[in-house]
Amino acid sequence: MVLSQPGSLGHWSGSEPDGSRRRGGSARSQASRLAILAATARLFAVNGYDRLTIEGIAAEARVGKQTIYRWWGSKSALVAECLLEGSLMPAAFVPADTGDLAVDLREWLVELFAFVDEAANASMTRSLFAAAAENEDIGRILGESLGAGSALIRRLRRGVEAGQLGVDAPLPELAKALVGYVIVHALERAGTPPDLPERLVAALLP
Amino acid sequence: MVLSQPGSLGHWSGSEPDGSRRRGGSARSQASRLAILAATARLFAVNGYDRLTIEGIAAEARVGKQTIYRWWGSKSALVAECLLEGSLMPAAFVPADTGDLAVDLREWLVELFAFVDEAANASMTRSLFAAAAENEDIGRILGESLGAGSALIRRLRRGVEAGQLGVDAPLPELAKALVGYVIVHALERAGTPPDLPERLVAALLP
Amino acid sequence: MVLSQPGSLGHWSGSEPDGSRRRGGSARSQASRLAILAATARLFAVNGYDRLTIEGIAAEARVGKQTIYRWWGSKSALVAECLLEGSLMPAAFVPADTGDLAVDLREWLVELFAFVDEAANASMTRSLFAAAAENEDIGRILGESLGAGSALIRRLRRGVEAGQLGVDAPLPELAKALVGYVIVHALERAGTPPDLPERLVAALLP
Amino acid sequence: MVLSQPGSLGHWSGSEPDGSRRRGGSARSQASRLAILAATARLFAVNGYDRLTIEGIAAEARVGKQTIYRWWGSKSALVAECLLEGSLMPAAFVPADTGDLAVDLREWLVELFAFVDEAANASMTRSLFAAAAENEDIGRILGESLGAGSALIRRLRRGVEAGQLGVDAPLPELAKALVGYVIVHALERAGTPPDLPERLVAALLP
DNA sequence: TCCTAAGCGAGACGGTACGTCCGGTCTTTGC
DNA sequence: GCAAAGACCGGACGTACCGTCTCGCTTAGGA
Repeated sequence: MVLSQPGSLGHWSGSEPDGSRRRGGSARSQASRLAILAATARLFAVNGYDRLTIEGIAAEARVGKQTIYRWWGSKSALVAECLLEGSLMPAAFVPADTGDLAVDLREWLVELFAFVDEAANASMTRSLFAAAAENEDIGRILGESLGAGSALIRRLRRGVEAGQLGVDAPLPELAKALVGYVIVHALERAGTPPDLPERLVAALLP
Repeated sequence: MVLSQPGSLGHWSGSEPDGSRRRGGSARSQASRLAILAATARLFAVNGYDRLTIEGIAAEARVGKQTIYRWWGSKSALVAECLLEGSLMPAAFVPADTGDLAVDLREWLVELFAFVDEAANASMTRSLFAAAAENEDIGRILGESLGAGSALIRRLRRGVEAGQLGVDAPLPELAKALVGYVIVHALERAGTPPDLPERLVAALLP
Repeated sequence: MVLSQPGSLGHWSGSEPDGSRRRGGSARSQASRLAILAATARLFAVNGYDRLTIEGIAAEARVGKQTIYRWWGSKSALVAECLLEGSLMPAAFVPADTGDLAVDLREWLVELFAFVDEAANASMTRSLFAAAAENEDIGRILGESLGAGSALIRRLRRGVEAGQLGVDAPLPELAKALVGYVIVHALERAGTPPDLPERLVAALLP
Repeated sequence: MVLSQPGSLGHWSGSEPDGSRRRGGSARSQASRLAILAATARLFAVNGYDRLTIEGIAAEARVGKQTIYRWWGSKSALVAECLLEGSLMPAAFVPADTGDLAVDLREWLVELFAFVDEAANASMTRSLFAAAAENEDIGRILGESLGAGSALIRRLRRGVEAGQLGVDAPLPELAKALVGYVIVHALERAGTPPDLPERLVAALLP
């Protein structure tokens, strides 16, 4: 499994969209921005989404609250940007391509389960689901990170090309079902039997 | 699809667990209890989980805050009980059994998608996911309501018996994948193409 | 000069105006009320009116901000009540009555000037004028405390009866002019020459 | 009563005190300065002293905040300069000299009371007292404007010369008492009976 | 018939966090 | 080098709820 580079989706340049600078005033402080994102990631990991507070972030980042409100409209926007930066979880779980689809999917699931099962990540992951439920962007980015968006589908498509999957297999549905399984699994807080990835692959890729 | 009776999981009797009565004092007020649950359901539907407040519920139910804290330990416990009572969504989506598994699953999915897609339910459903992420009980009850717990598995098992599914099909995994798909779908806030249930059944029940 | 008892204008009894108690809820906490007033008086004396903050008072009194907002609508209402309680300055400067009006007024002025000239009081007194400019109650109570309201007029009236002042002397105007002089004097931050009370009495009581 | 010319105390020339010009750079912008003073006067009249904000003034004057901070050290310095310019109230109330002191004083008081009683001025005047309590300059200028400083004393002195007042009358004390009366009167927010000026003159000029 | 214990409404209380406003400083750009 | 624009840290504002606590009823056994 290969993680795409954190920050590769970055979208902040310090300039106006057209590349010019505004008439007057200081430019946005990159230092403050990074401190805020780092504080958000740290406090999210420690306390979870609902105990995450703007005041706490501002204090941790040694920043005025207004500086947060100036650039992010809400707690969830802040979390969404952290997610994009890859500070909360690997920016994307991408299945490898060894040529054998079943093996690659199994390995991908093993990593995914390992991630969501690890105690340190588990409650944070669930918190992310809560955040996703409140904020569409977070939902989309989270789905993307877990692979449902495109990386997983691309791998499945290569499986079709290799004849390991029927040509008419509904790839997006398969991908969403896989990711959905992982989410339900994480919400259930049940452990992962070692053969689960195997069985799951068998169930969906007969 | 048949909905199980709301309240069939009810667990309140007005007496102590052993059937006796305490020495003195008033019994728990059934009227208050119902008013609280009704207020919770109404406010949850209107405002969602995170804007649901104990004070708001108490005011809406014309009840003292302490009466809520006396019987429920937290906001999420209250929501869990509402969910059990079926005040938030049908207490369970149960696939029918016409003998044709594919048809029954498709119809079950049609109803499920119809429910989560309807604007009035959509944000409330997502709020339930948020609540589930914070509270294990809600997660379990929600999963059960959506069918993953047992009703769906039972239907699948009868499909195996009828030879419509391989004898070694991993039923729990299939069930969780189906429910997971619905959850991801709801989080994505995307509409449902009419043929989606059909395609999904085809994808998972080849 | 005799000071009337601090608190003699007190107006809080812990009961409803009709002597009954409200239907439900705890009674107002006397301890919190006193702590708040004491904190206000202390911080006012130290920092002056404009640097007096509700948050500071709440912290000093170890009280929630809401407890202050529940009972007082504004910073100035709080200061007005402190003034009434006599925590900010003697609740009233009352001229003595030795039979000699000129002597009594002079002594009264000596004490008044001594009070407003003392460094510790001077800026607090000016702050009170600022507060009086914003809040009618404070203005009225302050005027009363300085004697203009009635105590001074009563003393002047006895002077009329003793033939030390013309029967048609406009007593309220004289009283207000005297108090007004003291206020302008305090605003000017100039010291008081020893013979000023004497000259002032001579100027107004010819 | 004659008003001295607004701006007659003006003290800004756009040049250094010695008449030279600084070495390089732009000169102070007269347009900005006037816009700031005008904005201050307008907002002061509308909102009063304590709701007057530097940011509000800057916005109203379409000026950067720094331009204000560069030239005035505080809100009260700004108000003091407005007062000097006569933008807040007539720069000085000066008693006329018809030869009859009692008449002139009465007329002067009539105008003063009329000014202070008018609703549009009343709260602004009180705000000025608040400002005076915080800032010595404002207190001095305000006292001067109201006449206590010198114009009133000069008129009284001519009364002495005309034999309408005893040669040993303590003029400064009388002047301050008169102005003090007006201030207490304004703080009390009570109306002015028509014969008040008459009675007041009678009380202080027997 | 009292006594007594609990349930209940009401709401005060000490707190925490909210989102906004403003103070005073600093930085950037343009004239 | 002044001025506009405005970002920045800090701190107070007044509000909303939290969860706990006390009140003064009411209610319903057991004595």
